[in-house]
Amino acid sequence: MVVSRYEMRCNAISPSVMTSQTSVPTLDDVAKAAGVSPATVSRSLNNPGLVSKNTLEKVQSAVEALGYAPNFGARAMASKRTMTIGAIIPTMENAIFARGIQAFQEKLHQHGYTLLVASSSYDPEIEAEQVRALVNRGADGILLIGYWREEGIYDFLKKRNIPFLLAWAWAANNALPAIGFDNRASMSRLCAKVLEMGHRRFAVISGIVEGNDRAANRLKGILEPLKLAGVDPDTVPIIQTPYDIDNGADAFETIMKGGSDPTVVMCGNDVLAVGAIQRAKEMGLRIPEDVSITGFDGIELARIVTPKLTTVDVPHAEMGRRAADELVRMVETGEQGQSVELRSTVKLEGSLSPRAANTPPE
Amino acid sequence: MVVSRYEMRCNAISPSVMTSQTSVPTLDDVAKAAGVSPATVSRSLNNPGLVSKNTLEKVQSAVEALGYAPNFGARAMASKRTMTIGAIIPTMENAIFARGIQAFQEKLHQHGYTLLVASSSYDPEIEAEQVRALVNRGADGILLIGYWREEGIYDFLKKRNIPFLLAWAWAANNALPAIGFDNRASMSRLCAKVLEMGHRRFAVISGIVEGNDRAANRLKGILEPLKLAGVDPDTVPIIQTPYDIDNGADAFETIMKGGSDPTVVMCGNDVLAVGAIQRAKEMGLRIPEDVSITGFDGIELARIVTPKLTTVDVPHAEMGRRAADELVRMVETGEQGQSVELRSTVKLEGSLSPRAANTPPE
DNA sequence: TGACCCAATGAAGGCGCTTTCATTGATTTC
DNA sequence: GAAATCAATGAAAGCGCCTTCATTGGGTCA
Repeated sequence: MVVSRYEMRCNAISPSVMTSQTSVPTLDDVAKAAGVSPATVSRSLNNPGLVSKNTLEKVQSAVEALGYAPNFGARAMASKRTMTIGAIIPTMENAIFARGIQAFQEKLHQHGYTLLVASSSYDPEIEAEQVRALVNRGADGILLIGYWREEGIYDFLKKRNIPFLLAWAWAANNALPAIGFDNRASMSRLCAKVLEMGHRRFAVISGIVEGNDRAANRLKGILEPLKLAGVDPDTVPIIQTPYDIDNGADAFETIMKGGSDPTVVMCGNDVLAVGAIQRAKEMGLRIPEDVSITGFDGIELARIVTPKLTTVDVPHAEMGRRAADELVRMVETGEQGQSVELRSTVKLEGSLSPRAANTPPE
Repeated sequence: MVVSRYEMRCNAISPSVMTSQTSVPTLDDVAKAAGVSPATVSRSLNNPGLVSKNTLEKVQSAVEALGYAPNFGARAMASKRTMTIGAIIPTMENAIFARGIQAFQEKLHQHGYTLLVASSSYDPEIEAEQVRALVNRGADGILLIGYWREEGIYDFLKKRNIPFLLAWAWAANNALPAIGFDNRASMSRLCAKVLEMGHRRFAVISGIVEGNDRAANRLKGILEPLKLAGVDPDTVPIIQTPYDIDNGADAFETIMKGGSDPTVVMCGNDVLAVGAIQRAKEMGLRIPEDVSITGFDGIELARIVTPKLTTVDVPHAEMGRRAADELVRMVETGEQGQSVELRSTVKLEGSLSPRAANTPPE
């Protein structure tokens, strides 16, 4: 942290005159400049061990002098490798994947790989298209979010022999390599806490379950424990809506006006939950006195809202790093991917309180 | 919004057996399958107008049958175009750029371009490296954030004749094409409001100004009006710290314990401001009664915190869309980029109140 | 009907790089 | 001291696609 008074450079940058279109230096140019063959230049760059010290220096200074940088397309075509990993995430708009992907990319960078990110807007067709685009761009490996998608995508990847890894989800007994957490079990642990606190009148604001295993499993993770606790799932109002603050708010209002008078609204993720809290305030409802609210993900928003959101904390950064390590390993060794289950933790905060504080016993 | 009870498919996907490594179909394969020359296939794909209807159909069904997709590297090498735009943003970790980049990419997609995003962690050297990486990958155009960077980057881009556009900043009298807003003027407008409200004891939590024109100009945008209003900038505590909630919190605490007893803390962006609000609460200070806080950016966080953050709203999505349109235009016409200044709006919320409510007059 | 033009297609070169194979001295081995 | 080995380098063949140039077989025009 820098403490300073008012002082700063103001190096306005003047646009230099358009330089004439000198052609981009190629490996052959470097070879000529260094007085060696193109093959030797290539080796100097990719396998310096095979080149004599003397030659290496000549090449290096030629590279410097010309400002040479290898052409990616040509290299990819000739070597069949791109040092590129592709990732397709459902959205970049909210923070759900931001931290994990950032960590993923940093780790990848350490391994010498470049990350290409594409987003699918939760649309399976766009996702399929993006997978193809990334593969055609020569991605050496692909990171995908969750399990459910067109079977064709998996076939395509396997046929092309492109290693892929799933993240943000983990399920026992699923052979696809995944690094993530058990959405169902995690949500169940949270739900158990809520039940422990005496809540019996539930409502749920879920993400869209269709085509989204994480959302589906989180919903299951709520409804199963309820059933076991003797709460009939069919009496629980459930709204499915895309992950977005305003949708969470609208869903909350719909539920609260629906007459079921829940003591707790469990949300499929933090974004929805934060929306719910906002709307609750606007409606003059007190959280958690009038109704408790829970989330899932443990993003920054959760600790910013008032009251702080009870949620399930997920180790996003660790997940990103481990996914990077594993995917690189798969790419470089050609071995099968190993699944890893990461632990999530229920984080109790002010948005959830024992039912006693909510409503008088019936 | 979908309202439903407990019902969901659970299509667990069984991993099919590893398919044997059939080689990837090439354009030549398609040509043979369709009984035409490779040139005709190429034309069918890129210039269908030059091919007879009959031939076109044969080619298309061959493409379908083989599941052919053109190899990106080969295409790039032969055609010198990639339909790819690169963007380098300082960070993906917080929401500052998320919405704008998302809009940028959606618009790009409409134009048929793919976006490659890289992040620099606010490090000029990494940024330079990323620019080179994207250019070597054949990016047809580059989006950069703000004005300040190594002169060499601009030279490189101009020498390579790669169109580039700046965003998230706009400054009069700067010839570099930029689509954004005037950080200094915007902040000055906010500062004027604060002065109007009677505040005279200021403190500032700024982003790191070194190498960051947006941060520098925002700081200027605070200090200049202060000077005009007779407040000596040298008496204003200023802390520079990287954009991060916790840094904002720490800086706030440092300032409040510094003895200058400010009535308002103006922050370089919303992330810092939200951190400040959080810490204020932890310290038992009331916002805005004990001290007012302002931000900049208008990200989601700003409307989630309690009280809501007074900030400068920036049209992120519009900026992203217009940048996409302009950059594509530059790429396709080869014309010079046009700068556009977008309007930001000061958004007054609960985190700022007239000074009367803060402290008794001196 | 002959000279021309045009639409449709094929042949072939080349984009910039990697990699196998061959070559050349120099060094080692028996 | 001759044979075998090895390190260092060069020559050349692609990788998959686009694009220029050439070719063909109708139509068009006078």
